[in-house]
Amino acid sequence: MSGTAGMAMIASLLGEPARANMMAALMDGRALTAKELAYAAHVSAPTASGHLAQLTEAGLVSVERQGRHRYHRIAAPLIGQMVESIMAVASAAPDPRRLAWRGGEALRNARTCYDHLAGRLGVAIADALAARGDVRLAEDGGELTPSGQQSLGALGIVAAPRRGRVFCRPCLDWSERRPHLAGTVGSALACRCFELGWVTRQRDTRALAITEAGRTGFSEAFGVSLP
Amino acid sequence: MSGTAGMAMIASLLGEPARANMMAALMDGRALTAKELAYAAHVSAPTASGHLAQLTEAGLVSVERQGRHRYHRIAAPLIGQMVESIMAVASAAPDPRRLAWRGGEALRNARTCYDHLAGRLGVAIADALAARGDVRLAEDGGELTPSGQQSLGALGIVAAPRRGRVFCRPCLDWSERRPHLAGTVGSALACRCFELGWVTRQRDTRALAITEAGRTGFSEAFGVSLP
DNA sequence: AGAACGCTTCGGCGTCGGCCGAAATATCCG
DNA sequence: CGGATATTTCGGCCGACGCCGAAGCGTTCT
Repeated sequence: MSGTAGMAMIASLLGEPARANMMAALMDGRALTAKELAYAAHVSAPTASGHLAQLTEAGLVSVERQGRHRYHRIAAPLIGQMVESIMAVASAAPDPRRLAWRGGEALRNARTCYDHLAGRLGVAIADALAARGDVRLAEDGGELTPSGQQSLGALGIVAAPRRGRVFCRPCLDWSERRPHLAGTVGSALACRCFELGWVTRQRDTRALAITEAGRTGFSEAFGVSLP
Repeated sequence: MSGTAGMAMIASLLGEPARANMMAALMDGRALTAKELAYAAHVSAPTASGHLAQLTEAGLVSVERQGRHRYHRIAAPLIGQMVESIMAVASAAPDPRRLAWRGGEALRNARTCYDHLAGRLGVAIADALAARGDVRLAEDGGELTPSGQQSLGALGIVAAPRRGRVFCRPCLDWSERRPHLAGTVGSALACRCFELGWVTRQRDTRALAITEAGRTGFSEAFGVSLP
């Protein structure tokens, strides 16, 4: 088997709409049950089970048994980055159909990307942090400045470097086509926003709802105002 | 069409061994004819033509007519990065079959990756440059230091920042599992190595042969010695 | 224990898409 | 203008794979 055969195998797993839906649903970093994934992929439970077996065997998702539930999650950050890179290409592709979306507006506004904030909200926050010198984001890397540590610390965000995870990096937002904040810092920021009740998850979608508190909070903390 | 459908479409294109082979063959940044790609993919010319039409329509490859030849190349760096990220996952996947390779040894030793050097050679050079402080490579970005500019300049390498291209970044090597040098700097370095005759391309593969001059040159310039 | 629930396996159906050879176009060369 | 080469189109074959319902297995709840 040559290297390209491995590539084809991985890509073909993601090349099936049902499996692509599942991976996309897992991109927010949560662990989901087979049934939830079946629903997300619009297929029956048996079909989903078969797909999950394939994804698991290939090492793209890992499962964790808890009683009669089986929780599935993306197996490694590298996998998430791959999915993200494919989405970036897909959204940039000259396919006219991509313009017509079901529920795309909510997703474009605010959503999770693996475990950080994306969409207009994510990009706006990244812009705000960059503008005031709290982070420096290049196309290919980033860093959290001392002033940024202070600013985020004031919000109760402690981003400690972790082994095996990039600390601070840009992630190309597939809807906005501009970077938002990823890595440990992005994850900690998103996590804190959930804690503060600024954003809440919604059923069956990665779209996020910005709460009243969130509107106030994002405006005061970052000068960001979104619907 | 939701975002995931776009992902599935792109991924399914790469999920077919023939097309994956073609994309992999194009990963060295060269432009190849349909016939060459047919050979690389081990399919007949008609089959290759069909695949190329799909890849082109999806915007993954761009074609350039020159007389009776049609040169195909990867349409954008973003595409190359996507392919690279899939390869990285594929090579990390727990698939026992990946261990048995046809001609893998040569590829592992030295090859091109899009338009820069990869494999043991690429990683060793990146290590050497990093060790002497010529470049700084983080997991998520990199920079060329003044001393690096001088070192590379002495070899006749002028890496000028270019719009729309990352200047200096690490690229996860899918065989070594460690970063090699990419971006404008990596490209200029590879280009100069070809000019100096230190490495030569080989037919029908992305593997590179290190010449006698190359052995001397790499050893003197970077302290790197490879077969 | 019995029922409910989550998940997987099995069997069969249907379709999608890759593959090739032959023939049709297009382009270059002499 | 022929002949050679590169590439595409066409037609038909066939295997691979996704999909579902029904049934089987294991866990939890009452």
